[in-house]
Parts: sequence; C-alpha cells; structure tokens
Amino acid sequence: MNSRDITVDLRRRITTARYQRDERLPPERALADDYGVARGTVREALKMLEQMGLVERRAGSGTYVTYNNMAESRSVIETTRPLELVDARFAIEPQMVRLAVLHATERDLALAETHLVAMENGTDQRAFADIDEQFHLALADAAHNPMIKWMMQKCHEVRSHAQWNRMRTLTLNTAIINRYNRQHRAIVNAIRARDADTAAREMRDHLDTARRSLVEATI
Amino acid sequence: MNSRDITVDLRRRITTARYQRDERLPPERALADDYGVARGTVREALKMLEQMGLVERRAGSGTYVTYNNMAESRSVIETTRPLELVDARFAIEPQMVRLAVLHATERDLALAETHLVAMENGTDQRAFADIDEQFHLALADAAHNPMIKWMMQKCHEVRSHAQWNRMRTLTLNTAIINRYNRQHRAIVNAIRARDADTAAREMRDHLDTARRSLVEATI
DNA sequence: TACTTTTGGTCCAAATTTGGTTTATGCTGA
DNA sequence: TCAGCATAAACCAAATTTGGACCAAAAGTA
Repeated sequence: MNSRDITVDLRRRITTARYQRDERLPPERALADDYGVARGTVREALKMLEQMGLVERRAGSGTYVTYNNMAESRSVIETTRPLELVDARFAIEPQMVRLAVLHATERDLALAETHLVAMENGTDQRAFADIDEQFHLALADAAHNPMIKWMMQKCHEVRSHAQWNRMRTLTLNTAIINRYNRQHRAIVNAIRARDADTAAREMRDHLDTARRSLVEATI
Repeated sequence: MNSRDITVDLRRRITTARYQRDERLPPERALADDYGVARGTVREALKMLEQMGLVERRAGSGTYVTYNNMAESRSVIETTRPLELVDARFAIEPQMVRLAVLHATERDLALAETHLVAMENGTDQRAFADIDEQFHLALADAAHNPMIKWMMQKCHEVRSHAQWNRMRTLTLNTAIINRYNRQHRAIVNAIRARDADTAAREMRDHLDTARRSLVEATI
C-alpha cells in the first residue's frame, strides 16, 4: 500500500457515497492503522484528495468530504442504464402480473386489451413504444398495489428520458414488435385464466426478449 | 461519534422520513445518551441542522422537524398498507439477492455481516428494526443496481412512516427476531456461496415469515 | 392556580482529539 | 552509491469534546 493506492481507495469510497458529503473521515492516525502504513503516507493521499477538491482539512478538527455525491442518488432516473433497468423490471413485473391474477377486474383486463389491439394494428415505432408503456401500466393498475404501480411509473420515467430514444430505434424492428405482441397477449390470457405461474413465466420470457434485443443492439 | 457524524445521521433520518415533518426529536440529553456523547456535542449537531433549515428548536419545548419531504412520493408512502408493501418487497428483494449473488463484493458482504452480528447481539425492538433496515439496504448495495437500491429506500420510507410504529411492536417478539436472524444469515450464506436460487428462496421464506406475522398481528 | 418536571440556552475549565511539522532512520530500485 | 520514498516518534497549536452547573421557558400535574 502506497499513498497512490490509498488515494484511489479513498476516492472510490467518497464517490460511491461510502463516505457522504460533510462526513468526517477517520483521523489520519486511524486510517494509517487501517491501511497498515505510516501516518505520513496517509497524509500524502489526503493531500491529493484535497487538491482534487474532494475533501477539506481543518487542523484540530478533521478531514471532511466536500464532494457532492447526493446528486447521483437524486437523479437515479438520469443515470440508470438500460441493462440495470431490465434487471429492475425483472424484479417488479413478474410479481406484478401475479398480483394481477389475484386482483384484476374485468375492466382492468379490457383496458389492457384495447392497448393490445392498438399495438397489433399500428406499426409506427414511436407509437408502439407509447402504447407499450400504457399497456404495462395497465397491468400495474390491474395489480391494485399503489407501491408497484408507482415503481412501474418510475421505470417508465427512466425509459422516456432523452438518452433512451436512440435505444428504441435500435431495438424495435418489425420482428421484435411481432414477438412482443404475441408475448403481451399470452400474458393477458394467463391473467384472465387466473394462472399466476404462467403469467409470471410469460412476463419473464417477455423481459428476456427485451434484454436479448438490448444486448444484441449494443454489441 | 462526533458532532459531524451525528449531523449526518440525523439528516439522513429526517430526509428519509424516519423523523417526519413537525415531529419532535428526542431531547438533547436522550440523544446524547443514545449516541454516547456529551450533550454539547449533540447541541453542535442540532445547531447545524437548524442552520440547514431542517429543524427548529424551542426552549422548554423541544426540537421539531421543519423539513418538507418531497410531496411527490408522499401520497404513495402514506397510503400504502402493510400487506401491499410486503407484496412489493416480494417483487424486489428476491431479485435483489439474485443480483447480489452476481455482483456482491467481499466488502459488501462484510458490511451486511456486521449488521447481522449487531442484530444477533442486540435485543431491543427499536434497535432491531433500525439495523434490520440497514441490513436490507446493505443487500441492496450489494446488488449494485441504483434502481433497485432506490426502490428499497422507498420501501423503508413507507415502513418508517408514523402509522407503522404500532405494527412493529405488534409483530416483533423474541421468537420472530430469532427466526429473522436465522433467515438473514441463510441469505448472506447463500450469496457468499454464489447460489442465486437458494438466496432467492431464503429471501422469499423471510418475506413469507414477515407476511404471516403481519397477518396474525392484524387478526 | 401553584408546584414540579422537562427542555433548550448558556457558560466554563479541563481533557482529548486532530491536523501540521520536524527529525532521524531504514529500505529499495536506478 | 544515491535519490526517493516510507517509517516511526515526538512535539505543536488549533479545534473539539467533556462534564458540570445554572437559567428560563414550556409543559405537565395536583
């Protein structure tokens, strides 16, 4: 462990909010002990962090984080990447359709159905993406769980963010759209049949398709 | 613990609605006792919070939260009911531990482990709930997916809402705590063994236990 | 109402902690 | 060899923490 390694390690801890803004770092002597080095080495590392503007040091007081790492967590919506979002949807949507099997009313299903028909008829990329969103939110409504609904909304806020438009044009071709349509219908059928396992499996298949087309598009 | 650390901790509790708007914080002497510091240190921390405009202090009365939680998510947080939250957690947490199996570092696991040990040693109901929250958030960190982490945070904001305090005293008895401890450890072990299916199953068992104790308590 | 308790506000001197600095020493690769 | 870096120890000065005391406002109680 040299001062450079320690700089890197501490910087990582700060930028990943392991040490938060305004928090006081452990005293130099404690850090030296932790890293198993002399105090001078730690001081060298801290001096670099200070020059980078990540920390501020006050004699008699301590070393304080001045780097603002909260901005990141505030804008999850802006920083979440496509594959991370798919992972999140893998969490929510299968459970969501299970709840829909339990709680969906005929009205819920009818609404989902209209979106389904709209997607099967229209072929415009942009329009498809819009209706697809409404369809998934309709399923969220069918689950009758405000928390789930809210999380789905957040997922779509991520999707509708600027940088994602490009992704849509890359992944949405006619073959994929047709496949999505079949999967959507299978999901609704399973919910209508009150078959939770099938509904969840179809949803996972659907998301798996989305993930694959994403991976292929980003190669 | 120094005044800065206490500021950060209290700020976290306020911004995550652990302490809510207009709620009175514990008296300075009690906080000093909790944090194991002198009263002056707590006063220093409270002074900073007051300058940040998060709290207001009235002599002879107490210290009150003036921070206005973002109204955005507020309605969801206030209206979600216990069983609905469990359904939402059933969605997120099993997938979360699957991701943790893929992405957790030894450091992530070590942090979760410290919470684990703390829970196994401490028996106070209130303290257990706090550490339990930190444990689950540590798993969220281990998943290394900002979206998932963020959703978990929201789940805990719901849990820390006022009406839920009663629930905690109803559901948390020694038997349940012991059971939770065993399940927590099983989850961490499965993650460490990189066994996604087991980890997810243990998490579902854990949530199932939570759901059952909730149902029994509300009969 | 009158009394008691609780709570934040203020002040102080001693002890402790902490970053800043210096010095002497040991180690390693060029 | 020598330059550069890390180590270890000591001391300094600034800042903080501590533990105690007393006060006045607010809240609770008989």
